[in-house]
Amino acid sequence: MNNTSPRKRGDSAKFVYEHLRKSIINLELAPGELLDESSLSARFLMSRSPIREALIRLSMEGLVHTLPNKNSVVAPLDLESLPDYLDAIELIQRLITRLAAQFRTEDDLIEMRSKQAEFRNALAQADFAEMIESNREFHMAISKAARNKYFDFLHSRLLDDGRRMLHLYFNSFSEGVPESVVSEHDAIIDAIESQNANRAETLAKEHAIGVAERFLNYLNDRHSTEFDIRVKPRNLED
Amino acid sequence: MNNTSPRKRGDSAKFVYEHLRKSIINLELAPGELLDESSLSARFLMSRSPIREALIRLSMEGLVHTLPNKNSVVAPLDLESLPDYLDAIELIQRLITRLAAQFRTEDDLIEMRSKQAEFRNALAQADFAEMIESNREFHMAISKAARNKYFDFLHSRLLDDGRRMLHLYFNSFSEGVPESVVSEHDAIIDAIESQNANRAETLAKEHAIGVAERFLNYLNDRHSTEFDIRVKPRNLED
DNA sequence: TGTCGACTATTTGTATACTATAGTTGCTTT
DNA sequence: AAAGCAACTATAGTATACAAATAGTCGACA
Repeated sequence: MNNTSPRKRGDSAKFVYEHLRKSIINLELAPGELLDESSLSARFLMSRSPIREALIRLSMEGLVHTLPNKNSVVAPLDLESLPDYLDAIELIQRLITRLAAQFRTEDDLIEMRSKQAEFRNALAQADFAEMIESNREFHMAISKAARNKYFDFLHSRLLDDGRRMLHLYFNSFSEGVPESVVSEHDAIIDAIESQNANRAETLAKEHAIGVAERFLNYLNDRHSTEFDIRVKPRNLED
Repeated sequence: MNNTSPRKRGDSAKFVYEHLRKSIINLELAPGELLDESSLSARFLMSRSPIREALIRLSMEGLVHTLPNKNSVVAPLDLESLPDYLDAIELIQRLITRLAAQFRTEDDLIEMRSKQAEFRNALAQADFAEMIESNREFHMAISKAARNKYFDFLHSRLLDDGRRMLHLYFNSFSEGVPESVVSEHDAIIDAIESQNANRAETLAKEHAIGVAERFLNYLNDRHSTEFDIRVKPRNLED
């Protein structure tokens, strides 16, 4: 992990930031795990300054929590706000998919299909890490096509926030991922291509709800009595 | 500005961060203004470390831009993304107002009316700074009543992002603020109180559009030929 | 006179040194 | 023996010292 030797000035902090960020998002660093500056400094073979900068940036993204005068910890998975999360991502995906259908260019479509191909490929090989990565990129491609930087920002943040839960989710189908996941993506692309905004939005909504339901079922199966899964009524008309 | 003498350890960086943040948002620091660590260090009577931490945090919020190996600058007003911004804030306010109508408690209503009273008061005294502050708190009170931390997060960020433009906007009515601004707020509160979600949403939409239009008119009046105000068609049905 | 280049100075990026705080351990006292 | 206090330890917050890179200036040469 310490084959770094950061040649260029200005890369140290960035390197640590990106490395830690990836590790946290991919659950390589467990939620709640302690991150103290001194040992990170030793692990990355650099002084505390760039480490500190990385931790500050991560804390601004909510990926690490920092106790005053104490060490930082990897942000715990916040199951309490799961209902909020599912509502938010459903709405934003519905929205950007509709907008994408209105504003998409040919290049946007090429990008979506490319990411979807990667996703399908990863699925065929049961490569979960790559599935998660290409799934994210597929959804971000839609977001890019929607051409609103604020919606894109929230979407990106939601995808990252939920990514650790998605790890659990994908791992839950260790014996075969439902074909519906990939076919739903295809249908969304088609609707966007044909610029059918209503259909695109409906499909995005159904996709989001489907993922959420499968995830909740997974939680129910494993921890059925451990917490209360409150699903608020879906909002913004019907 | 340097009456600081931060007694408690751990407060230096926080103090600088909050101070700069406030100054930037209130346009006391001009967009594009240079922020170099050394002079800030001198101004705040502390070393570069806490200054640097504050700048990093601000840059993660998009309030300062930082050029590699060069000094930082206060983020310029991004007029190019104004259409995106107006779309985003209209949608999010429409959304949270609807949700607030569904989920508001009595305490939420008390809070809204309180902030609205402050707003009305500030308006009567033509205290622009206080108008902007209480206007923000009024809208955040709605957001809190909507009970979704992700929507609340985006809303909060949008309000801060747009706050510098709002300064220009409010200053533009130096001779009398339209009564509609305050009466629209009242109508929204009433709709939320009566839990009429559709009406609340409609009023929120009209309010957002009204503010946007008045702001665009203000821009047109003052800089009519200086730049192209592209307003994309409003999205998400009708 | 204009352009290229080296030198200098300013400023950030990184390293290290110092300090205060909180948690811990062990001793003392009742 | 238990509880409380004190010294000790470890770690984050802050200050300072050093290195590298960029920008600006000055001068030489075409």
